Amino acid sequence: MPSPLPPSAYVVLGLLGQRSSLTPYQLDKRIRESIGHFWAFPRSQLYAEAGRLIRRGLIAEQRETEGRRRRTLSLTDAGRTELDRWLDTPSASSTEIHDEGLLRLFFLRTDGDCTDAIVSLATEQLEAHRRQLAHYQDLVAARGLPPGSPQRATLELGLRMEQMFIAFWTEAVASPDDLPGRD
Amino acid sequence: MPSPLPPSAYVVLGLLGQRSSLTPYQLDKRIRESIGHFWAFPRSQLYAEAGRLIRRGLIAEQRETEGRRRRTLSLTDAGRTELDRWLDTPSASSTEIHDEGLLRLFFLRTDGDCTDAIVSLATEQLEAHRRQLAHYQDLVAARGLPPGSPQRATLELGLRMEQMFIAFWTEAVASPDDLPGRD
DNA sequence: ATTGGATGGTCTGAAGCGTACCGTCGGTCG
DNA sequence: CGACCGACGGTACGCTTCAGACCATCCAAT
Repeated sequence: MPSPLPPSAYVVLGLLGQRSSLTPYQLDKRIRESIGHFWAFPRSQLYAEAGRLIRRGLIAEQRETEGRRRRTLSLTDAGRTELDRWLDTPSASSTEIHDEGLLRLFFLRTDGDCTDAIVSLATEQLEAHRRQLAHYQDLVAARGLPPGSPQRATLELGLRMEQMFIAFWTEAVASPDDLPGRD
Repeated sequence: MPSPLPPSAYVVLGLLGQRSSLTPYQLDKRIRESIGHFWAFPRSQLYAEAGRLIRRGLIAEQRETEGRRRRTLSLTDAGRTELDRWLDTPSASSTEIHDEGLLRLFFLRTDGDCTDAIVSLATEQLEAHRRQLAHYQDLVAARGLPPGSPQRATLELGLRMEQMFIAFWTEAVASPDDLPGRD
């Protein structure tokens, strides 16, 4: 392991670990339908990451020469080793939560009456998070994700996250002069 | 508003909106002690962002010519306008949650017994989140953040976030064969 | 036969981010 | 007093991240 790999590298390795061989396009699709909900990995990045991993010898590429010139990726032994190593190495970095609504709340002027502003922010955020919650619920219902699978659990965390945001903003709407956090 | 500004731009504008004039260094300090807990804005980025905002005419810089050559930043009228506009524009982007532990969970092989792996991941994550929770609690206690202020509310969301993660990983430790999400 | 959508890939420019590095200032301790 | 140390204040560089536009292929339905 030359230098610690960025998260997107492990996304590629991880997905290849699940099904032996995939094209970057398929990686993209799978990601958009799963972890992509909380952590965006743009398509172009996957192609770039694949290139880097090939150079490091962690994945192998088999490429069509004609037609669509598909790149089919698969783990090498070194890649499998690195993936396994990562999977049971305690993570160094802490959780990042990027939420623009939260940022706006933080910067709302506290002096005088920003009450209206807080109520309208909270109302808007509430609606957005309710929509997202409904979307996750649809996903759970639509796909036959086996209960207890990591994939299902990940989605479950998304559900909880949304429920938490909803609770937070609900309290903010209810008592804008006394925002969540009395104690 | 030429093109939509990135979040870091609003962080700079927002902080300057709170106290009329600050150096990038002071921005950095304030951020590290508040929103920096969930959303890292590295120091170098603040200097870069300040440069961009000056070029756009949203902030003004007054610079010492000798000694430490401090850059003192303040909002221009255009900057104040842009900040106010942003503060009551519904946010377009959705919440991003970057958590390496979650990523690892997602990629744990579901076949056979990954039970041990899940338990050790969950245990490790539990400890990390408990530590972070304790840290937030210290902050609330230490600082005299007025209850009901947006700053306090933001920290409160951090507390809830950690509590939610703790609940999630606790369940994972308790029943690794049946991860959170039975229903 | 055309057209349009799903598939598959590339490129570019800007922003994000870590980290190492360099200078200045104010104290304090020998 | 003066050397030093830690807080201040800023810069530079290199990589990663990311959005978006762009291009080409295949297939199926009209």
